[in-house]
Amino acid sequence: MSLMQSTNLPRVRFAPSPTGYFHVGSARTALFNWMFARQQGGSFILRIEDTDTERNREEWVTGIMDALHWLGLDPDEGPYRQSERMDLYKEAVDRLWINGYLYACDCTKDDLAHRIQSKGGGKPGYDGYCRDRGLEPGPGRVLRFKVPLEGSTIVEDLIRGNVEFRHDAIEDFVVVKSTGAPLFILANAVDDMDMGITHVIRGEDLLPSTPKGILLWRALVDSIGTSSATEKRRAPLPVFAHLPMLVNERRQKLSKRKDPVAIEDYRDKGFLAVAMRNYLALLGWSPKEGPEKADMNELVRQFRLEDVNHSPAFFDVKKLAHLNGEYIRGMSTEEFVAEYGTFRRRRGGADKGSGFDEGVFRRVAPLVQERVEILSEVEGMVAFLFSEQPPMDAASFEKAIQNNPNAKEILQAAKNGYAECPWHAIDIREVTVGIAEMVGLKLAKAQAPIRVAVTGSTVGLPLFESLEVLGRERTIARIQAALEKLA
RNA sequence: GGCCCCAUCGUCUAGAGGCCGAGGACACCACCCUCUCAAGGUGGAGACACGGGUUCGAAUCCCGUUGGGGCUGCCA
Repeated sequence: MSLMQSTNLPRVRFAPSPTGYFHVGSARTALFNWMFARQQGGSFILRIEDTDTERNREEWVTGIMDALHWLGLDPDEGPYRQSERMDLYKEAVDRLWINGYLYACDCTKDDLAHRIQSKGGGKPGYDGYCRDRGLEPGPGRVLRFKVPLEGSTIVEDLIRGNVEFRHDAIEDFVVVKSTGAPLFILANAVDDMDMGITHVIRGEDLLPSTPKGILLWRALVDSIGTSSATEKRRAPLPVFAHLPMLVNERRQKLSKRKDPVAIEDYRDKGFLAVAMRNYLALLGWSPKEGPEKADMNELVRQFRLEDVNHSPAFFDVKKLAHLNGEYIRGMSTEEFVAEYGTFRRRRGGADKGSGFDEGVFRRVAPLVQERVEILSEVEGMVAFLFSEQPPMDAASFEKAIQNNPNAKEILQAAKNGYAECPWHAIDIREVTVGIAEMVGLKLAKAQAPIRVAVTGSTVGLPLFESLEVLGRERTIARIQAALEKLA
């Protein structure tokens, strides 16, 4: 066994159950599997756990593939679909049955509830009623695993150490539904063995089911018997590593209903894949050397499963956003323009006749880059460039123009001054500085009415560069419009 | 209820007995820079849950308490 492990490269699998969106927790699990595989030179395998027919939808699988691709975590193998491997599970079940590891059970939920109640409460879980009834398998009957009455199973976890589970606390769990369909716990073990999985890296929520998986694994190995598949006979148990959960501000497992968990939503809000990946790597782990913002090669180099934390981590969008901003600022203008372009197209905003012009955008892009954290903030910042009149913020207009005693004089002077000066930011600035002196205000104060008249808001990109890009005509027209509105 | 996991600043973490009068990052506050807003720079506030041990010495090891979380489906 040690020989097998030392000569074979690690094989890890990411085994999501399709749900229609890609959960950030799943993304983190996929990432840690991927990082481990990359670092060890092993294989990262994608397996779709869709034994439950409710979860068997092709577009959901596509969604998983797309999300993984976006994150740069393309699998080396797969996707394998459990729904296409039913024969394998049937065969395994037959072997387990023949070797006496299973028994049929026709108890209903009500039966069990009544028995437990008449016994005066007690522990939940199946009570083993059918264990020795000798029922044959058939419609309406599930197949349960005979958990040993005594002893215990120890889960050797790379992150948590040894965790012991007493057998008397493990119920005889169902392995095959009454419809004949296998349950995930069974398919999981069969597949891990069949695929030669060496390391099972997954969420901590799966830890309690792990002893069941181990029991099943051993029974499976034993059931192969003397007939064939000698290479599988000694199939070594994979190494387990249970990752800490991702939680919300209330310290609870991230839930679909209450928390923003869909990776696709983050993507559509303008979070970059590199930032998301980097941030996810920091949840439950961190590089010992160097900054937290690091490229994947560096993170992979330093990654150690043994160093993963034990405690749950809060998914902090603020920190994600900050990291995202750092990545945005770190891009070249060309990269940023391209990135924003694909973002707009994905959003379907490219066609709206919004007047968006990439050439114009490119000119202000460096200024924008420094001021946004996520791509969705860009639009509001540059909107004034792509419409006839700026989207006017009422509060800004009131404050900087309506209720500003100097506004009329400043706007008037600007209208005149801008009509004649050379149209470059520095020249426009110079004229504006002159206006400030004239009215006896600091430039900061004096520029406000102009900014609002032209861009529609008191806050925004540097004004003079904005005016240069906007153009003389439109600038003056807007100032004129503001003057008229003021009158 | 039962079983299991976890416990360092508000948050993510560094820390594997003395290097810790606990370091970094996000957020927060102040100042500097500045045409607004940012970015950037400087500084600040801010944590070893509690109680027992072990030890010359504990954030680091052990036990307990408390607190939080997960699982407890013919879902995964």
